[in-house]
Amino acid sequence: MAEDKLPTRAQDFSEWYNQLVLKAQLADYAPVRGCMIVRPYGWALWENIQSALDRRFKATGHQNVAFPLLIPKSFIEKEKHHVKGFSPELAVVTIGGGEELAEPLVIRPTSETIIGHMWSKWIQSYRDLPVLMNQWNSVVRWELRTKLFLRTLEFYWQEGHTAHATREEAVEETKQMLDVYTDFAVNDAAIPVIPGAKSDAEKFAGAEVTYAIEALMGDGKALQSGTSHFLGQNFAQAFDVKYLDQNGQLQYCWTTSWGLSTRFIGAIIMVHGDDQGLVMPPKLAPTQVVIVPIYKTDEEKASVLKTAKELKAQLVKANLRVTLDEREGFSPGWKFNDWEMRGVPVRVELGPRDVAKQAAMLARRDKPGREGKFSASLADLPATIEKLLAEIHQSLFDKALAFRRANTHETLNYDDFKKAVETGFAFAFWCGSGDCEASIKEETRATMRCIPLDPDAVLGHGSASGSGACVYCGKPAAHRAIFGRAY
RNA sequence: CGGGGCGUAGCGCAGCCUGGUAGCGCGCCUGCCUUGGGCGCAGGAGGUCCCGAGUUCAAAUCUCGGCGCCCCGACCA
Repeated sequence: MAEDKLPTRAQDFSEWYNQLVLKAQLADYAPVRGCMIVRPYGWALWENIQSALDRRFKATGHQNVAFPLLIPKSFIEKEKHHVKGFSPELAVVTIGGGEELAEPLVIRPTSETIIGHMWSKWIQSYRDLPVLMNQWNSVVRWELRTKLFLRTLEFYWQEGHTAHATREEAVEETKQMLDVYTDFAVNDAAIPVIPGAKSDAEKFAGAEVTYAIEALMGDGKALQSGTSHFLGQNFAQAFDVKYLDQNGQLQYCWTTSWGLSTRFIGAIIMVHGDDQGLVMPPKLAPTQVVIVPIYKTDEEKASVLKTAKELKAQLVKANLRVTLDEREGFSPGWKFNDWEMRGVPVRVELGPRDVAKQAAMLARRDKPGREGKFSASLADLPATIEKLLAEIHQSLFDKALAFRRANTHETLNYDDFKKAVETGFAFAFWCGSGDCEASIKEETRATMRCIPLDPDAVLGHGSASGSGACVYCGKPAAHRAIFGRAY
């Protein structure tokens, strides 16, 4: 239920976020520290994210699979970077059926190892390749500091895993899936992202190259919203994943993995949300249209509800996700606020006056108050609403992109850089050295978010120059990189 | 793991210092009234005061021990 008002984002962004997640009933705290219960409204959003991604995965030839939750501990230890990266955050099972286990099992933090193990059995010939798999599951990483959706001990995600005959093909796959994530973020979630490569310090434990989509949240902090890894032959060698090529030569496979998690829900909240609450991107919104009936007398109620039900049927037929709010005992005004807090893109207000003239009042969530309200005739409401949803999607994206650009500064010296990361992204030349990166992190709390694949798209206009000096050490720069404080 | 805060009705909190009938707001239930931007009135239900031990005639309150959660920091493909 909606009760008191939220703190504003300006007052306390973190508290705004926490309260919103609880009040909008997206999720709740579990009895175990750091764990999250995803409630129906949050899960419905996740299901829409899943289907938007899943159809893209299928369209690019991937098949879904299910690998087990428990992995022999020794598997994790086979790839040296992987074990180093993950061992501090593993949950380990040492007792089963009341007996101490001969070999401890870990709860998967990700499935590269067990998949590699099985691939070594399944893959023998170049004819078996490529292998293109994905699984929807949850994983566990024992994080110290948690926050609903953004970082929890257990989280839901998809992990794609592929094996290829050549380096080129695997690199191609890695980039293709990064494109899939970008396309999803932009076209379904209305979130502008910067696709780019991670530094060695920030990449996945065991990857040769990690790519990510980075988004800027409403408080100026960065959120890595999806990742795609080129794993080289690291896991293939560790798990002996080999195939016989056309020339009868035994070769190691080249593998990739890529994932996007319920963390993305955090991005949706923090990119689009406002002081009234959530703002759902229309294509992912669990409810796209809410109908709020208004009446005083029983006769009015009967006639309004009859029309409302017909209207709902009409909208459902047009493939819209519709909720008719028939709850008794709540005033229309209360319902308006409630659905606004939950971020429903379009509200239809239907009262006796509207029924009389075969019309309804429409209100769009992205334009608060009178400005976003107008009357539309019932006859062509499905078409009107479909058009409106498309407009809302576009305006959410435009607004988010404008915000990101306004808070992304091309910085040529360290003073400007320090100022820029206070409020958003700094776009700066970087020599590529891990020492500079570490010093920057130490001094500014900002990390290297990514080296954009398309640097010119970052600012949306031509930038100062194509080459320059490292913003920290002044040596000739190898890269132009995005820095920011991150979640 | 360091620093801070907190644990009392479903939620948010007061009471604790100075021991003596467990309270307020919201929510919930019933009825009436209202409903086009978070209505109102009346009545009602709901408590192992985080757990354990101690002091005391008497503990939510004092003492000791434990557990848990939140925030900040460290840490975090």
